[in-house]
Amino acid sequence: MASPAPVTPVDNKETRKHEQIIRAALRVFAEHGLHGTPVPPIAAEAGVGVGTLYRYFDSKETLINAVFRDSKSRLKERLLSDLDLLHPSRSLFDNLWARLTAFAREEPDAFHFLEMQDHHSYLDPESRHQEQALLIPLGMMVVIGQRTGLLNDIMKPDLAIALFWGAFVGVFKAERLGYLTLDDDDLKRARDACWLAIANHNTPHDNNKGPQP
Amino acid sequence: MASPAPVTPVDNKETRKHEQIIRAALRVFAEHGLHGTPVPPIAAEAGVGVGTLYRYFDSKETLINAVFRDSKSRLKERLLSDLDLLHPSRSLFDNLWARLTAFAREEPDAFHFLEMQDHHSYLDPESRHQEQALLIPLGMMVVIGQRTGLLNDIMKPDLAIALFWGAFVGVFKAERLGYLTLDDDDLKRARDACWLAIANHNTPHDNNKGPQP
DNA sequence: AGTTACGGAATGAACATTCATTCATTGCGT
DNA sequence: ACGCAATGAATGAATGTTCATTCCGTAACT
Repeated sequence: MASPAPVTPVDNKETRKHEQIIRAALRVFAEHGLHGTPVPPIAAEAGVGVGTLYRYFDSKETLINAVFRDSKSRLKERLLSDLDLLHPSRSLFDNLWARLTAFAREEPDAFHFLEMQDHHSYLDPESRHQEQALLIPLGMMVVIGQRTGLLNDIMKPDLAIALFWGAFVGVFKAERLGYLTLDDDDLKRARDACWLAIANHNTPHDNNKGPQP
Repeated sequence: MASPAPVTPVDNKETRKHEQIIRAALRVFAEHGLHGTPVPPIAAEAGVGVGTLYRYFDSKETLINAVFRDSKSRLKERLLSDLDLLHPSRSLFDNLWARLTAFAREEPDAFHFLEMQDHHSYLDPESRHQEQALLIPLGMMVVIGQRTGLLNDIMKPDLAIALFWGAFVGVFKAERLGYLTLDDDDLKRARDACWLAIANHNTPHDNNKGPQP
């Protein structure tokens, strides 16, 4: 083999165009919905011809799955990388909230796309597997948090996650639809309210309560 | 005018077919999404011909707005009728939660349809007005609750509503997608957790805490 | 008989996908 | 070094399909 084999991040022209189309598709999907966006506008947004798009993706459905996996893996990466989920604490919760907020703020299209409902009929098994890859670590964290007395263990872990995630999504959805504007303080207050919903209040425990302002 | 003028609930054959089509459309929309459902299947579900459907609704968009208004008004009716929002209390909150739960359980299609994102581009001013008709009373209730010391007043009312509503929707969405099964106890626990998120914890107040089991 | 409601085939527009062609790059014989 | 096939990427007009909407023959009612 004459060429030095690049292991993971192949960066030839093909790969770049592949990603370029995925990014463009994400923008258009986020704006007009899945059924709502024809393929040609995606190609136009990506700056390529329609035929070219079909060179890289077998079908619209394939493209949708690619966009989903791309967004979901970026969310997972930003949420979980370098994070010790096995030792839950209030500061870990704050950290997760901050990361989630950063994702929603810096990649609003991806955040919105992932919360759309209409892709669930398109998703293939691999994409569904990616859902689990994010949910399972979070579930483990909640289980440990409940065992250590940090979190209220009266709710089953999946319920606590659904509650918390739903609240977060609800807040940002309200902002996107114009019912609300959110500054940093609002987000902190929402975070603290969510913590109240899932934390354990029965017995005192030795976790720090975060720095005083 | 020879006919006895019926004031509100006109119940001739026309009105019944009108509602029949709306109900059918709701079922199909809830299953396949707005862009995702062609008009003919709606007519088939309603047991009428396509031409008949267009006799009653000018266009698919008109039909969507009719379905939206119908569902929204039923939600509003079930949530708010005979309820004294001006005197918030823990039991009022529980009452609201129970009504919301009943709606989600008994009219899952309507609940799901109203939470879909893709109708927002279709909605006409009248439909948008209906959104307000539900949100404004809830907002007032929160304002009063904050003034009386029942609710935490650190969050702006709209934020508290978005948080609470998002959590509720998130829980039922998780159930619909199969991530979760909810029994009555789960729902009570979720309700109590939501209450913790928005209630005032600083000073004791004289509201009852509900009956002990 | 006349009027109105109904249904579903017919219509034309919009769509996802294909394909014949153009264009750029590469490899090779000289 | 140069020209010239050959390869493969890129394109957007063309294709067949699906959709929203219309229209007209038939049935029901008055």
